[in-house]
Amino acid sequence: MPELPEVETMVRGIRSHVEGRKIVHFGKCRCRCRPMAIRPAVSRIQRRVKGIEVLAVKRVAKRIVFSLSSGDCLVFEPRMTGLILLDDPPDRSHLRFEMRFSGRREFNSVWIWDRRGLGTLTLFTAREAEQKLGPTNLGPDALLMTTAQWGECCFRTARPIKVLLLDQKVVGGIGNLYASEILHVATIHPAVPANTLNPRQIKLLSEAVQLVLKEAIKYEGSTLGDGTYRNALNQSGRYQNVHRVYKREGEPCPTCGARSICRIVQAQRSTFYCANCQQNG
DNA sequence: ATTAATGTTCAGAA
DNA sequence: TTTCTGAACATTAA
Repeated sequence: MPELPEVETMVRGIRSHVEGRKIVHFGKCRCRCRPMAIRPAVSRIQRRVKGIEVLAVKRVAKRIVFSLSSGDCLVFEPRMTGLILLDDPPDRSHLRFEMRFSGRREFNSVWIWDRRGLGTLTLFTAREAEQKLGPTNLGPDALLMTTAQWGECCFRTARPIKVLLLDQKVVGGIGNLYASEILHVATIHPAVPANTLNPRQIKLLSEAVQLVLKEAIKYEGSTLGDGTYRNALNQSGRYQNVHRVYKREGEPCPTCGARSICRIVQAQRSTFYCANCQQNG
């Protein structure tokens, strides 16, 4: 599901096709699903974006942000199953919105597709965007976290380290899948209280975050069994072929070779880890 | 045919 | 203050 590497892949996929172009049309697709959350109403968005240039497309944690020349920001949050596409969608029945651009090029629209419809689309004023995407609501981006910052945020709490990694107010961009992968690379047990990690482990964690997320971006994210995640051209990611522990319960650990990968539940979500390599529990 | 599981975020409770 | 729980939703596997 779209976490940092998937959202980064989406942004890289559409950026060169969108930046510098004017929005000539914004509209709701006629699908018969319940409407996904959009604010303000479609008609108000239309009024505010028509004829406006997209200056930049950026990723903020797990969100895609279109910065407009008017100062407004259109923010798409894919949540579970949201996608942004230049090309044909996985199916027509879950297409939600279209944004069409000026000029004639290979691609002239981006579509928002969302099977479950838990995603959100919001047009913020510059001030609102600053507030909603600012440090009050969102920790530093996972790719920008320093070892010192990891030390500070871990020191502060006794929550299990896996749960801490998922807290977007602590660090932006890590979700359930990559949290398990990161802790395996760092050889840290997912249930250890964050404030019991020693400096050596903080360093390992910090490096594992960089390694796993950059690797996953290189492979264009993970497309899981349900096949939901796709890049902007409706192609699967490939990082699922490289997963070390996620959804690999009972399979051999890539590090130690033992069939020691197990699944536990933390904060009502699945966690996967190697009982052999990640022992400091 | 029902039921559980899936993962992200937020509101509201503990 | 900090941490936890349930709801929102669509689809599939059991």
